[in-house]
Amino acid sequence: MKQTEMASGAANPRFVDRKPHELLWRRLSRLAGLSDAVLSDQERSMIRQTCAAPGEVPAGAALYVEGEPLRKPGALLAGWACRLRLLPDGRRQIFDFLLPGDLFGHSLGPEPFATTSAVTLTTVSIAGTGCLWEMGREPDRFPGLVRALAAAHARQQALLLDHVVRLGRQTAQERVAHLLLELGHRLDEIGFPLGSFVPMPLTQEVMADALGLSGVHVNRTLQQLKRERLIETKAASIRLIDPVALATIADFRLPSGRSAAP
Amino acid sequence: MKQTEMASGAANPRFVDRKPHELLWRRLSRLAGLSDAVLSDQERSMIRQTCAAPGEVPAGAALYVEGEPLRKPGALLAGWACRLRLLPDGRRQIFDFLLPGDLFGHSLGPEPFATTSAVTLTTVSIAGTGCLWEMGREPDRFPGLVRALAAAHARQQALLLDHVVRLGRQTAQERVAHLLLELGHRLDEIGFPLGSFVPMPLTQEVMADALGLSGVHVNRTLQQLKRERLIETKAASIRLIDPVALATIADFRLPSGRSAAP
DNA sequence: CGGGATTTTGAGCGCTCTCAATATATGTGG
DNA sequence: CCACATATATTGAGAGCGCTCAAAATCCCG
Repeated sequence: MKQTEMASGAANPRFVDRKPHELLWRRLSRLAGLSDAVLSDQERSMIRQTCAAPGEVPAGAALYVEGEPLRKPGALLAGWACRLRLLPDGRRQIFDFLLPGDLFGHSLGPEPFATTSAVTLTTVSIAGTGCLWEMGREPDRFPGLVRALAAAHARQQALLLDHVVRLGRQTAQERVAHLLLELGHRLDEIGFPLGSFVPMPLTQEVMADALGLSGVHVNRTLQQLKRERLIETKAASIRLIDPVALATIADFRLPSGRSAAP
Repeated sequence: MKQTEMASGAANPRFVDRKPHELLWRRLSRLAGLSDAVLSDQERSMIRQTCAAPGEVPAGAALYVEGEPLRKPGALLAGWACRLRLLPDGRRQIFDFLLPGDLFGHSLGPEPFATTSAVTLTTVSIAGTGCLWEMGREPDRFPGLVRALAAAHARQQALLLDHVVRLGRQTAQERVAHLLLELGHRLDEIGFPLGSFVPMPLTQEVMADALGLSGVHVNRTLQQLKRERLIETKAASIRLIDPVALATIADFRLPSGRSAAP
């Protein structure tokens, strides 16, 4: 599971990798609400402290394991990870990907047992967000942060629903296009413009385990998209040449504004 | 989308359909914690009031629609429903099923927009749970209820993860067996013993839209399971003859004790 | 008893898989 | 900086699982 490590630092993005806490603050701020009611100075200051001493984790390491109690909630400051489950016969299903700015290990309920495992796909820089989790218990003192945490949760839930549709009712080409668009838009949010070359450290095998396909078929599908001049790859990066055409193929809809609705 | 309506009232179950509020109370109580810290008398009394005037909804009706603001949170007291999404070309993906005792329309975050639609599969009896939702805002006054609501959310999340594995990495036979076991265990929790004939108002076409298969192939798969004497069907009901063998086929694991871990 | 929904059955097709074998990066140690 | 070892990507051939399209048989409800 070796991966390119500099993948998330390519192409001089707008603000990634400058100040780690700024990435997290922007993300949470956007999640808390696009209009008003943003994060307070106190909340912002806590976020900055949180990112003060990030930890490095090599590629292929487990952030947490299914069934274990959730020890430390955290946030990805750089690098990619994924949530997955292993079947006894070796099959593997990836639920979703964690990108810089994403939270992990934050349970809403009081029973902190992991329902999935999470594994790093590249070298990763993480911040412990135990303090944010504590603050999440006090909606009155930290309303903006609580909203942001809830929104982060809702966002992940919405992505999972899209994933179910991909797996259940889309063809291989649709699945690949849809996933690339999802990742493209999420990368756009953290400073890698849609339509330009952006980091893509996913192995074809990894994409296959996310999309319910074989690695071989992911390869052929990607080649077809290249032949149609819809995407372009270079090293561990990719460019979505025609996001509109891709969105038409994949019936992709922006996840913006969605919320949890059990 | 005609369905058998009496499906959920078959076979003299342990406590369903006697007193609707008892079903809901038992469910929430179990979710709040198997050991101690159960629901207070006040909370129980609120639940009883909630179920006082249940509403009837015919089969094939929408409980809520994707994209709309969530008006009324509710609880299913009798009958089945499902959450789903429609694709523009007519394809349909079912995310999960709502059984008696399940909640719907409860968003945790402050942005009440439905990310899915929900449709009744049978005639359904529902209780408005707006008051429970309000109480959920006050963890200090109603700790048991808040835990129950969070646990209900976590449970649904865990079921969705299982569903992703089914869709992404299991064969048709495994998917069908796994879904039948999931439903069998959920029905067991609400008074229909595992291993006996239990209501199963799902059309083969509906199962197909949940499992990412065609209706025809669900039919053939069910027939195979019958030939192998693993299941047995009668009217709108089913009996899991050999749950252990089914669990081996499907790699089914009990969802008990799981919690949300984003 | 009639009509629509659901289930069942058959035939043929095609998307995707498996199994290799080969080519190309990528990383490591000397 | 090169040679090797490993991981990843690519390509080909063949097979199989599940799909589509029909038609027939049942079931269910009024």
